[in-house]
Amino acid sequence: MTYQNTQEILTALVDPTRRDIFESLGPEARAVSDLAKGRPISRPAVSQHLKVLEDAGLARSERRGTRNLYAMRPEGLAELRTYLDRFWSDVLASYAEEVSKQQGQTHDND
Amino acid sequence: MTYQNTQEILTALVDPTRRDIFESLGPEARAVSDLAKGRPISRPAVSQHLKVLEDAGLARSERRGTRNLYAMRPEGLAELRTYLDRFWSDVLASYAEEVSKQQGQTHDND
DNA sequence: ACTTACCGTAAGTTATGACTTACCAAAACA
DNA sequence: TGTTTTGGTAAGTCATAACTTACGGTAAGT
Repeated sequence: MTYQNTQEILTALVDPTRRDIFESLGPEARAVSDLAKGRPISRPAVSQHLKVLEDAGLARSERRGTRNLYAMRPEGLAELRTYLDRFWSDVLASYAEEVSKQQGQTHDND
Repeated sequence: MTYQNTQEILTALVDPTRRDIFESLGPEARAVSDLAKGRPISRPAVSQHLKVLEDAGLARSERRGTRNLYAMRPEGLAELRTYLDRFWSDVLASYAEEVSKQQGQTHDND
């Protein structure tokens, strides 16, 4: 299981329905039917979304009897956060460098 | 222009090709043809990707003659970062509360 | 003026993923 | 035992989005 893949995390979060399900998860595990209740989609659809979330590392499941309980796994967001931070530091530093380099000048390539 | 929408940012970043284009942008603006060079897709495809990135607030463009120059806009990542941070603080705090509530029990994460 | 370079957009194709219903397996309960 | 509850999976439908080629429009070069 290759946990913590940026592509998988983004794919998991980009769908509004699935993101909503993710947001509705908490530290206490909840059953699939419970999570499906009150939603405009079927229980199998919710089940499919939960599988995607789990594969992405954003949720974990524990079976209790016939029930399958899902909980949020916020640590799963770590890699995406790191990905974003890379640009914050990288590019903002690069920006500062560029600005000081370009002071009073215009340059173009070709 | 409704800048800074989480859905748009996620949509913009989830496509690997578009994310790669985003990552190839820097503080110095580059022309579309230049960005398309060396990629396995056509120039119009790159142009379409850049439009999505710009609409999401992740890139900015400036015209110079017939050329359209694109640069990264890292500030555009702010809202997504805030979105993620919400879960870090929210849920981790909630976790701490749960943990202290469940003290004396066995917990097995990771 | 003609030609070239650069780029956005329209239209059409195709792959993918988000749903549905139907089905099956396993555990709880009578 | 039979029945109910719970939930994963298979199969099929449908919408969308990532590409392609074709085209038009504008600025620069000759």
